[in-house]
Amino acid sequence: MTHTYSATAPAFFAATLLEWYPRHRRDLPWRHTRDPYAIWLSEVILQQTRVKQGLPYYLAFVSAYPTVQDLAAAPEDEVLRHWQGLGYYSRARNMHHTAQQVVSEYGGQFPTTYAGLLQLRGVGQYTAAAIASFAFDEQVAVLDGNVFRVLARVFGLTQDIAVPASRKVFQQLADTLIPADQPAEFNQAIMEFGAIQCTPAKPDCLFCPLQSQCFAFQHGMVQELPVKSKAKAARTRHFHYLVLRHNDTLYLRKRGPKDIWEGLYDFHLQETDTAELPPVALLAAIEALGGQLDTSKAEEPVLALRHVLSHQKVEAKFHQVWLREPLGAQALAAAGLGAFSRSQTDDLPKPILIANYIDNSIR
DNA sequence: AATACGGGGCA
DNA sequence: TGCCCAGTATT
Repeated sequence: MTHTYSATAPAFFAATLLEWYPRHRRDLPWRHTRDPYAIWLSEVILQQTRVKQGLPYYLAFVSAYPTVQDLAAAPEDEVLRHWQGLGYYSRARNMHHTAQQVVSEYGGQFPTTYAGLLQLRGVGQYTAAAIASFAFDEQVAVLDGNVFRVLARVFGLTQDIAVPASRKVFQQLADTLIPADQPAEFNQAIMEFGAIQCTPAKPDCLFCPLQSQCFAFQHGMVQELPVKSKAKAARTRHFHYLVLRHNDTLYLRKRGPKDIWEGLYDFHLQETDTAELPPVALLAAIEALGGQLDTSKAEEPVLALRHVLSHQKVEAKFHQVWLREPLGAQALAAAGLGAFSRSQTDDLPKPILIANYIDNSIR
């Protein structure tokens, strides 16, 4: 036997959260609607994203695309441009795909059940449970980072939350806790409680209504729970961007699948294993594109920028080069490059690294 | 069962 | 720096 304690009664747990929630809830726009479209939008945006960061994006999307038909009809580049800076761009591409599917195959109506919602691309267990409960009052418990933390602490669950198999234990517990008469309120309450009371670093245990019932607090394990194993270290990649210019023209390409930033635009890229690029490589690349250096222009300094992602560190060097003549259509097609005026690049969806570079170094 | 996939905020 | 965030899809 590891420990002896009387588990917090489900009814007490739910009642406490439901009493706490209306007194502490933040006023957020998606809490004023039962429109599954708006709720879906907010939930996809908020995946792995703090409310503070996601809120302006939610407002922008609702404004640009008031209905699922509007979103479905939008070009992908435009959707990605609205998403720029939010990260995990597959969310935006999946969202766009799902909007088109809802319009073409579901008659513009979202599925109304957890199981039905789960069929949609980009909608996993968390999001399906959120929409099913918030929009349709289905009794299905959400499990997000907040819920994992609250349950681990209050009930003393020591399973590693980074391991997928642990989910089962948390889900079973959550399913016993969620009340049949107020599933939406309960789901909102437990997440909000995790977000502002039972926070990761410095939870407000002193004024916590569950304090007397909380396993972690009673056993001095608040800092130890939840148990979460560490992620693998990020690998480093070396990017050499060739920033080709001619008059007001810039050449960019749309990034493909199986790598970071799919669907976003960046420059002609050479990737190397080490930080250094053989000096001739640059000239060779320009020549391969049929380009000629404009020797009357001063050489631009190489700018180095570092960009950190969750699984990669990108060390990027930007080599800016002026051309004597514009690049030919054939060479552009072969290299997957497109010609854009400086102002046109504003409308292209770009990784933050590239957007920052253009803002600061291209005038 | 692991791993990839962004970017920002905070101590 | 390291950790976390209203996770999901792919391998």
